[in-house]
Amino acid sequence: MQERKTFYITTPIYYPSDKLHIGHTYCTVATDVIARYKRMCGYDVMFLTGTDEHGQKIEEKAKAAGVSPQRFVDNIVDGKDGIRDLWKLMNISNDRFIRTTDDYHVSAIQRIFKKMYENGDIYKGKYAGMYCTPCESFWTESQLVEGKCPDCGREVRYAEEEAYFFRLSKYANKVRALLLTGEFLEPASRVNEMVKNFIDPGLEDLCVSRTSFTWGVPVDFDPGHVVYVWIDALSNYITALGYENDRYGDYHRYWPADVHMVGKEIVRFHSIIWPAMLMSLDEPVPKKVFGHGWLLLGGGKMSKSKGNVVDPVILANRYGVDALRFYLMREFPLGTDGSFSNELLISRINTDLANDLGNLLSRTVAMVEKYFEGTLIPERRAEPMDAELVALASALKGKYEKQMDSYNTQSALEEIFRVVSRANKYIDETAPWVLAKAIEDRPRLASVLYNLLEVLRIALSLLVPFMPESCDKGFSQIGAAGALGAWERAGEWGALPECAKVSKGDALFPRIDLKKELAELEAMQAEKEATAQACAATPAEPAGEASAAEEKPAAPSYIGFDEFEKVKLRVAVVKSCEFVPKSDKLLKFTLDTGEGEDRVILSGIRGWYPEPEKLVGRRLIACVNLKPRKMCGVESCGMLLSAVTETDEGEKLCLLETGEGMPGGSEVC
RNA sequence: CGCGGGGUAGAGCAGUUGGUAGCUCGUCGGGCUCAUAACCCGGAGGUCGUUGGUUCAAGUCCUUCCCCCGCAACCA
Repeated sequence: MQERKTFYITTPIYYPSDKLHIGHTYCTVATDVIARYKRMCGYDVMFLTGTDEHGQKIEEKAKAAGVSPQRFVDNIVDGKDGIRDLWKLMNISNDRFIRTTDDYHVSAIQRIFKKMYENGDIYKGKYAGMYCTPCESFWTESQLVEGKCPDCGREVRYAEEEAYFFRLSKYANKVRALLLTGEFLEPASRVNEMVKNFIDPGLEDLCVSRTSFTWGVPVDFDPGHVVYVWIDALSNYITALGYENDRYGDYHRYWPADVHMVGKEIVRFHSIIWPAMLMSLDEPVPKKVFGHGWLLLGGGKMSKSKGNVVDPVILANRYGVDALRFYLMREFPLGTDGSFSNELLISRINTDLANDLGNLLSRTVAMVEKYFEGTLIPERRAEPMDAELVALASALKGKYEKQMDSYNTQSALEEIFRVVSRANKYIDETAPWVLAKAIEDRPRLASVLYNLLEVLRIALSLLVPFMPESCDKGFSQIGAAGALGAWERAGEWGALPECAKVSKGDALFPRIDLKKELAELEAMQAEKEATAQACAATPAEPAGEASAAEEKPAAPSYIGFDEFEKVKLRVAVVKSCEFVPKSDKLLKFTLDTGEGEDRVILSGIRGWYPEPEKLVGRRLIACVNLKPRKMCGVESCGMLLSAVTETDEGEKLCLLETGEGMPGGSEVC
């Protein structure tokens, strides 16, 4: 037992400020698939996931929701339809779940912080900048609006604040060397990105404490400071094994981690900051960081404001957890971005799972029942045409392992389905329904059906990490429940008994009506977008967006005349218009709005007006009492009105304007 | 010249060390009837973004330019 090789794999710990979406699910499912695969291979696997629960954003959200931060995160993590429920639903086989608010983690972080302080890698320094006292915020020069606080518009003053810093710079060369080994960070394309973007320009020491909020691990030797996210969150990978705490005791068994699965947006933290921290603690660095890509939606990032966040719960309930897991792993390579779409999801389920695999199982089992009353006879007659199928299936496990060992789930599945497909063809070639007609062909018929059952057994064995439940159902249909469905026998042809016994069950993956489903999903989506827009349009409290949206079905809402009157619209004559340097979207308008002084308004419409000088003299409509805001270092005082619509070629936009003769400053009402 | 990724059949993608350009869906035609109107075979469809080069041989290596998409301040 003690000689079993260990395998430690982790997901990131997710930030529970909102419900998780399909992107988080993607990462966690991928990690789960690898973990299950490694367990099958005989490894002693430790699979960790969890939540990163501290920080200002959670503190604010909790305040807005009127609950304590702890209560707030408890609800998102442990509450109904919370994160634990989501992972349970998705059949995630994590061995541990860490929350950064767990007391053992908190005290371990304090010890880690102190350790790094005592060895000189954390030092007390000064964080300097312009400070707004009422807002308790530091701002950089470029963030200031006319030298004043961008939030409240009040005066700011130069201030210094004590903060702790980590000597990240000290480890720059060691981290660079680590990255360049080529083994540490995958896919390899990310290595260059890290080295060129962050290490080559020079690593600065990292600010690792805050005094601007309190929802965090307190620095125990300096009240008022809390540990900032880096040390708190990244250390979870070792505290969850018992590092600097006695809740667990298998740090030496599992560390260093075999792989941290992370999204590409946090590769930087995991491949630069985290190894540097470990070097400082004089602990080994993880063997690998794997940065997976994103699921894109309609070519763009998913975003809550667009209301286009895909909800994994809806999809899993509608099409089955296994089908969703399968799709996520089959459709795109792990390392690159992929486009998510409902249409792809459904057609992938239909073609691979229903038509190819499910149907192969169904027709094979049906024939064994029909021609042999469910139990094969021992007589056999092999023929040369069997050889190709048998060879493919026998070699499958090896090809599959090769892909899985390099985290290439897409290709691993492709290999399996190549064999499944070959089996369907084999049925055509052998035409069992013809063999069934002649009594002397019964041994041949038994051979054919046995071969098909064996292919199914092998394919299902290899699919277990992806679709654990469906494979179990499949095994029982082909009479391979228990040890016969075991991984060890997946590389072995002929494991099923001669007189294999089947029992037909329900269709493993029912076919989905694509058109009907798409229509229904679109209707649901449209509803969501409507509520998202309603939310965005109401500049109300940021509190509980999600729940508020659900409670308020898009009722027609009126505003009073007094409210309308608050918006001051005026004719604005364009005196000049130019590009804003360093921005590919903004145009800078200098306008006459009848106030004697020129008014400057920025507008992100360069895409539609590539020749700004042609706009000079036009009489546009501007809102002149919008709160000024600085963009790209230029202050914008107001907003120009445009008409916008979606077309097949993308968004179409046109500035509003009046006819000749209306002077700048004319009221618009 | 901020950094990086990418442009391959109507759509979505694969093409590892240079050696006949492939897969899935769609489309057109055919076959089969065991099966979840599923399965099997065949056809059509690509100057592999562009320019020049290295080579017996380039989607693959070097070079010019164009376009898309991310990343830090930018859609009021």
